[in-house]
Amino acid sequence: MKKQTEPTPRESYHHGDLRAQLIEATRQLVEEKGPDQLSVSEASRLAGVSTAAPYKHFKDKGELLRAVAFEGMQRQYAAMIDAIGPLPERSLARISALGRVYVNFARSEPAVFRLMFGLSKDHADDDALVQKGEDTFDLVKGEVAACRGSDVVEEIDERRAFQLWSFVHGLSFLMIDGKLEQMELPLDLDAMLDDIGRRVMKDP
Amino acid sequence: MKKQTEPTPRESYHHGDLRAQLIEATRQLVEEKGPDQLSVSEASRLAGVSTAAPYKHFKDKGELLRAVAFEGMQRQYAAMIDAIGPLPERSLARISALGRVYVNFARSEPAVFRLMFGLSKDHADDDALVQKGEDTFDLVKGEVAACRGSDVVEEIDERRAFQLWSFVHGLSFLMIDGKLEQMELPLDLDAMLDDIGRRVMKDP
DNA sequence: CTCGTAAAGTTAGTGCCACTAACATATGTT
DNA sequence: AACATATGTTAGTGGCACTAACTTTACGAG
Repeated sequence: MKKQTEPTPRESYHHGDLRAQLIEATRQLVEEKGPDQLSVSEASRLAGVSTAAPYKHFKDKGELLRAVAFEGMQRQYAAMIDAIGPLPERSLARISALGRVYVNFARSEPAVFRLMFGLSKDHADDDALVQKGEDTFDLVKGEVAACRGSDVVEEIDERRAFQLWSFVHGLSFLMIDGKLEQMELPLDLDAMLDDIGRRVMKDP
Repeated sequence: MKKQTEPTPRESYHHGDLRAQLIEATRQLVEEKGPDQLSVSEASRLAGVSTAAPYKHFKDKGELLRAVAFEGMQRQYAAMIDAIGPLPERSLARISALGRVYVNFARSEPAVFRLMFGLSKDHADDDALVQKGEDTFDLVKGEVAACRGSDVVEEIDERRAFQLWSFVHGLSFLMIDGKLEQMELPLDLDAMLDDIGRRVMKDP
């Protein structure tokens, strides 16, 4: 349980936790109306402060959005750790579990997921963001190598991990863009993730 | 050779081909500065008309952007047709060629590619856009079925086509987001596309 | 040919937004 | 207790999306 960020209008001049609350307000709004429809002003109103207040915490709108993205990546990473915890080590099940978390995150928070990838090109300049991304990919690479029975990540593991990543990444986007419904494909997600995991991890 | 859309300031009051020229101007600007940085005003200036002129041709900014997306999808579809033309029918080579076109399009016009997928949720309401998307997917499904030696598309073909699509879609996004460079993965794109094609199309 | 209508431009204006500057209040260090 | 600093405020500025009302041109019917 983390400290509740309360949407309550404050009674004191100072806010106490505006930064976190702005991120939360922005997260909600972005999820409601899409990243391009979000206005900093509206986030301010939701947090109960003046429209200029955010700029004491964030250089500009982009930095605020990147903070939301970062927080999303943290949650995604944590969810991955949680998911593989109870599963047997060095098993394919761990691989598909990681994929499932990835896709489910995208589906439950599509707008934040979009934010996490490439909306502003400044993403690449944000060290924290890049680092969290690498952490996640390292996790996958490690599991892929483990699945092969190795403790060190070789080039083949990197290639496989990247293929898996590409796949779930694309799958996530197609799903949140509604392409699945459009194409009228009935899809068993779990089966598909297992199938792909097997195919990519197979030796020849 | 199509008629050159000339950026020339016109001498007549009427423009003649403003709609097409606005799309082209927007395409350029979007590619230069990113979809979120684009302003209709700037596109107007580039096309040499007043800032209100676009609204005679497009209901709003979103419709203009969707027109750019549509035009991108047309070019992508055409490139696919061109690519498989000379290749032997019913061959895996055609499958990887389709993937190569997909990824190369994303790399050569990343912003338009982004526009083609999910920036505004109104995409799903745009019939022309949806239709073009289905055409492209039908093309892939047809090739997948042909590769299996069948003239009719079965469920397995749909599943395989969707897996391939997910893969190249994700790969495209990861590449244009610079994740490849970040991860310092040296990558032979052609080899990877062939590899994936083989793995997904394999029987068991 | 010409006359009327509609298509396709224009200018002028509205309201929202991102961001800044100058000022106000709390916090916490010495 | 006093000052520096962090964190708020109000009051702008300029840009943008979009609209309304007007103007010019193209075009079809008689």
